[in-house]
Amino acid sequence: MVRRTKVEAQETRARLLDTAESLFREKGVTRTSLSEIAQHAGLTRGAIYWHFQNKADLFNAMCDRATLPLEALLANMADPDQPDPLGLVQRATVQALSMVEQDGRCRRVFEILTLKCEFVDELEGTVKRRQECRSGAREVFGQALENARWRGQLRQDIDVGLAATALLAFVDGLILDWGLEPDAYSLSAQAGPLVDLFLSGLRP
Amino acid sequence: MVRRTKVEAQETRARLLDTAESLFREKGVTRTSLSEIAQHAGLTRGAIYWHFQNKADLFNAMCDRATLPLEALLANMADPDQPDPLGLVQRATVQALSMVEQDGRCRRVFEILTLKCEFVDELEGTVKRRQECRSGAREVFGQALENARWRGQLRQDIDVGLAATALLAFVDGLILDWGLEPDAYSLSAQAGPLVDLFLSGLRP
DNA sequence: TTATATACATGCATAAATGTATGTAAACTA
DNA sequence: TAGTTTACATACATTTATGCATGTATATAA
Repeated sequence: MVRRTKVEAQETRARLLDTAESLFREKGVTRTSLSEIAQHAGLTRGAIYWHFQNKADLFNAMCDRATLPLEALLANMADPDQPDPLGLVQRATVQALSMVEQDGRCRRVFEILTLKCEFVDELEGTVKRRQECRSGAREVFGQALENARWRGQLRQDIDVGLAATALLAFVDGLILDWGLEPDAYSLSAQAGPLVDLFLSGLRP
Repeated sequence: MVRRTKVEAQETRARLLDTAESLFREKGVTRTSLSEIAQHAGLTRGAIYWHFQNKADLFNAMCDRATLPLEALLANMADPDQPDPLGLVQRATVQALSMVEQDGRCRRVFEILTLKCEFVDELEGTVKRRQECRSGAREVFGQALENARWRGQLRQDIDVGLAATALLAFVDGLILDWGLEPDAYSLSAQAGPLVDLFLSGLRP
């Protein structure tokens, strides 16, 4: 009916993103139409097309609001060249895993990315973001493990690159599996023991 | 134009499934129309609707043709009560991982399930199949590890349930990560060292 | 205070996919 | 060999989402 103030417009935008996040998670991205999103947000498609170019743009904006697990991990491992690299790996990994359970937005968006959307060309931005995330995590893991080996925290027979691949797969698998049945156990509670179990296999 | 013999009809059906598999992988399930599938198969939608009820039915049939990695693992671990349980786990896991790379159909269908489709109600059959797969794998891992512990193959301080969760996550993560960048390394070549690295952390 | 840009709502045109009904020629059957 | 069923092809009706064009009332700026 009326034009809103700039602050109200930002609220409208946020409400659209919230609604999209919720509906995408319930019904999948493709099976959720822009009309549905607008309707559930108490608006019309006009509002969506004002704030976003199209559905893909809305989708990417929704993803951009969330910190992905591996991004949090990367942030936590800013400096892999410290005296206790394995401890750093442990803390950073556990914190990233805990975030998956505790940060609702991360959890929902990650669930959408994992189960409720198709990785096609149109979503290029988000796809690239995840790829870079992953390669970044592998690299930082590699550096930390290299440093750990240098400092005698690692068994000498361990191939650092292999261990980095394994560690990343372990983290990815934990996030994936827990996301598939989040009620089976508390990830933030079990993250510590789980990561310790893995890392204990690397120590001398 | 003409009616085919029963054998030809089965070939038609297989060709439709092959084409669907290929197109789903290229463009995602939703963005592939039945017309496209029929056209690429040199047929019309009439053929599809003769052999399948609808798109979901075609999708499920396509999935049914493939052995999923965890299913292969389950088959390999038929009897977890044997003298060398950790060895069994090692061999079964490595073989399942190798299959992911070497069995083209498994690889393609798994890629579709992981990246190119949305897990919504309509695909109930396949969704359930994967869930049962996963819980079955966790259970068999648990039994094998229990047996391993009984036989002194495991460190006594290890929580068997936790280790089973970790092992399953590790396997899932390896499959997922390799699927995301299959050209980074050969999974069948690295599976042995990777699994050994993990299992070495469980041994006394 | 007026003009303009903003923040949407409304309406329409288009396209594309689906489901179904019907057509048809050959394979199979009695 | 005639009738029936099969294995599709063709045609149509319906739905539905999208993109854009346009309308409009108000916030904002000058």
